[in-house]
Amino acid sequence: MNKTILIVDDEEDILDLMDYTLVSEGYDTITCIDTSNVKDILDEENISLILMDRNLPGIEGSLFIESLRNEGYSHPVIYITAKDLSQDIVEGFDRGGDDYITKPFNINELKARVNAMIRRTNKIQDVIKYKDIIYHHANKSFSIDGESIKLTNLETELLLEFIKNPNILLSRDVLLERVWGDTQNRQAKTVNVAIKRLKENIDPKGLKNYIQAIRGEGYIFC
Amino acid sequence: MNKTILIVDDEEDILDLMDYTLVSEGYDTITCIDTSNVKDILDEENISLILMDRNLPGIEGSLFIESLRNEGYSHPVIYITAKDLSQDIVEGFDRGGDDYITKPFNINELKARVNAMIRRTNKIQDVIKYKDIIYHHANKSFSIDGESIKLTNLETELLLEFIKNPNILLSRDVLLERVWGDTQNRQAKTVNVAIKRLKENIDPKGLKNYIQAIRGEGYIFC
DNA sequence: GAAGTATATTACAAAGCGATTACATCTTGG
DNA sequence: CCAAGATGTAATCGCTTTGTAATATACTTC
Repeated sequence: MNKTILIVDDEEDILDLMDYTLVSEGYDTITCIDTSNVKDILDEENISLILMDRNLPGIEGSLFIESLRNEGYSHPVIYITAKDLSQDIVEGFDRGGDDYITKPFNINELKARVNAMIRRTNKIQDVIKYKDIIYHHANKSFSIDGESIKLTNLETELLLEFIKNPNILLSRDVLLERVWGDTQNRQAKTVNVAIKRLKENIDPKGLKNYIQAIRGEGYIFC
Repeated sequence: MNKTILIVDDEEDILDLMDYTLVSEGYDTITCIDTSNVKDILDEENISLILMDRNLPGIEGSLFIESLRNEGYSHPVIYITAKDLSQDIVEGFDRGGDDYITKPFNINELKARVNAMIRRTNKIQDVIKYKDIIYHHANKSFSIDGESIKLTNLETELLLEFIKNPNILLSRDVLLERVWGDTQNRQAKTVNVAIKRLKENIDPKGLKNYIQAIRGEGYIFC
């Protein structure tokens, strides 16, 4: 499914230009000429990024972002604005923006910054790395120290959960929920056995100690 | 624990300026004048952000980032570079950067962009801090003076209760209630032993005197 | 400074928990 | 449809944790 970008600007030609540019980059867009409907849209649509002008009729753009942040909306925001003084820029970031593009902007830079923000915030990663363990999304396989290792489906899911959350304690319940998708029909002890089997495969000699048990709490990957 | 930023630039005055600026913002920094040690540092240190010059001796900065990305390193990257053509900027993003600041840069904009990137990419880790003792919510563990310490479950709960109530007298009954959840089937003396064991773990040499007994009343943490 | 009380320390036993093993059941690929 | 592999469950082992009791030390009051 395409990522949807919400564009807020009251200058119609610029709005059209951004709209056209991003659609041709493969995004879906929703455009607004003021902030009146923005919260409704954020509530109802799955918005991946907001492009926000600052000189808007009614509330100033960065102040609107600040109010969004205060209400708990955490969508990434890029300002697109003519306010180009360094103090304006600092102000924009302080109020909760994530990037800042000054008008007039170069169309290719806009594309690049939008793509970079989407890439980072949606974490479409074809490779995930932690220490000497690398996960290749293409073939759902892990390699350690360059050596490809063979894991079962369950073990792959389990290690993926760990590698995505290094140094974070994961309880048996959380693991059952996220890996097994089921806390009802499975016993917590099932996790013990699965982890033991995973350990055997990623570290047969028991040298590395990737996964540690925290007594009474769960497991931690580091 | 402070976030650590890795800065790579071969111009020493700019390196120093960035270093000074970010340290005074509360970050830890590691500086490099070329890319030769960068991968080792990324493997060994917990780096939250990379600031990367592009005109470096040896490999060009954005090409180096591209090689990092291909190997699975996903650290956020901000370029700080004199290459200010729009095609340069697009190229930098294409090769895996997340933001782009052109030299000469405004120091406040640097701070703002660094803060914004850290804010967005690093889930703020919950910690509770008192003097040199830090509790990390993510892995339910304590560290003292930067050293991580190993506690049992009961000891963790107990120290947590103290660290949440510094300088407040906690009676044995209160502790039994809050830590053990049980005032009926436990003797008050149980607390004595538990505290003795906790003290041994957080202050083996008995130098710090974190927890003091108040005769006939209970214990106080300060 | 002695008696009495409170806390610290030590020792030990019971309970709890994770690791391991064995086995049964379910899946998957040929 | 069978065989091999994957996965869940139950039983057992061994270590860690924790409560209790016994003993030693510290504090308080007279």
